[in-house]
Amino acid sequence: MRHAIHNPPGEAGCSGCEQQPRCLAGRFDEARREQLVSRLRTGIRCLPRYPLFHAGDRFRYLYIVQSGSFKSWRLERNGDQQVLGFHLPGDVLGIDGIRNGTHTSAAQALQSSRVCALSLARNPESLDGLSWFNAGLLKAMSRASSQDQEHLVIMGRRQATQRLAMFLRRLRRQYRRLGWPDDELTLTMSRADLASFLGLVLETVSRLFSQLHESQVLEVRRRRVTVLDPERLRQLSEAEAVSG
Amino acid sequence: MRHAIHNPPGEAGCSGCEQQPRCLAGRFDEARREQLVSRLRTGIRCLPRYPLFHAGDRFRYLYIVQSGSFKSWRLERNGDQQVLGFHLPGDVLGIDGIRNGTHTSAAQALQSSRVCALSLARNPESLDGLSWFNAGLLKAMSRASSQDQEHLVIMGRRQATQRLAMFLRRLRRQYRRLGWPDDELTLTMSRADLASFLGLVLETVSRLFSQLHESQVLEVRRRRVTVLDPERLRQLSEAEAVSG
DNA sequence: CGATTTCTTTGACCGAGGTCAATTCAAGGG
DNA sequence: CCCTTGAATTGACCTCGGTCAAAGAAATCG
Repeated sequence: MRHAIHNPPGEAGCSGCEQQPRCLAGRFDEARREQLVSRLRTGIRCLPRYPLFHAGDRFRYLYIVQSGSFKSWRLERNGDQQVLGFHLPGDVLGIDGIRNGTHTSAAQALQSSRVCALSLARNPESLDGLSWFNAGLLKAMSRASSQDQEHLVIMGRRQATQRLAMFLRRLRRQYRRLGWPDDELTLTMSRADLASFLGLVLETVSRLFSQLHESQVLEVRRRRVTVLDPERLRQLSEAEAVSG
Repeated sequence: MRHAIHNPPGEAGCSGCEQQPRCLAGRFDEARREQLVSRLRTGIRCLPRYPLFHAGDRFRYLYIVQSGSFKSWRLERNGDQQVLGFHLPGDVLGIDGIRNGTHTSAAQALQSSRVCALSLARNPESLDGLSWFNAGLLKAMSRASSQDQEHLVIMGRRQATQRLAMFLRRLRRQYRRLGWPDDELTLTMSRADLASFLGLVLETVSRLFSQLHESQVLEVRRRRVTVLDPERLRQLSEAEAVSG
């Protein structure tokens, strides 16, 4: 059945995890990491569409993406959903729940993925003595905040082409950071999700891809996107902003 | 001269500060707060336009707004600025600098204001034993993240009227939370700043205000806005989203 | 206090992108 | 293997909001 979480058969915590260099909890030596063991569940498998949490859920865990990808969104009163972000390995999910113990956004897997769950719900004060961890957490949250700000900048620029170009360049940067090939991008989100994320309608996104294909900037085969002309993509992303 | 910081004449730390119930550092008893004293400079006065930090500045302090208001923004390569947020008493500024020690956004006062500066730059690990404070900091950052998400939702909806309506309702909520009158709103930002924040051009914002005035929803006299018909404002903010 | 600057409003025009609708393509299930 | 279903593409049309321009209202300064 879909939508199920399977416990890992015999994964042994963080040892061997590829994401260690990027991970909030992995940046530290084994001894330190063991201090977290009682709070950390590693390698939880999520099938596509598996929801980590919904808006309104009680805050229980902070999730660290280990592999795969996720999307997060807010649901409006009128049933309309606004995609807030796409999340790759190393990203932390669920931050919005810390504030008052309730999630205000939702998150689900876009493909088969793994996450680690970090229990923070009860007495976060007991992180005392784990200040090394706290510092890491602060940085992770600061990073999440920066990403939101980048997103806001994209949403502020009006030209649709520019938005998509900015998004693709940002994605390339993220892929590169993860050591993945950054010329052959495999999008894990639908046109609808991407459109929502960019503040456009899906038809527009589709047309833009066709256009950029036509003009030899990209090679687009559905969700397989190859960047043919990175320089032109840069120009498009930096085009003079609408005067706003 | 403008743009100057004046040290407070004789303010004695947090005692007597109106923002205590909302403040990150103020929620705790005097004894605890004294633990922070070496890291905390309270009641720093900022004249209008005084910049707390610029993009690229080395991260030194986290700022807590005590009175007045601020705006934060990112400057793009082409000189265009995207307003990221407006900040009222109790808000924390400078979070984006924690990540790697450099600010990626800028912030400045919109009016005569006061902030408290909290030194976090060097060895944040030394916050050990201040876990009560760390927990507060986490919540403050979570709150900032929620606000960014609300902003993203506004930017995602296309209809300009809806954006402004959502913004005004959000502002009302914030004013109420601060114990200020929420029917007579005094905007502290220019039309241009508000337009950038909402992803519109200033002419559009100006026209929207005129329209809402015309239709008896608001009374607008430049930056003095009175909400005449809150119910209608709610309807406008919740109107069916563009299908996107 | 008059002069200059800055902020805001208003009008006329028009194009980017949203709307509606139909078609094509790919994948998964019985 | 075909059929169903959902995702993506493409086209025709039209509106919302951006552009350009000018004038009025406040604020600032010498």
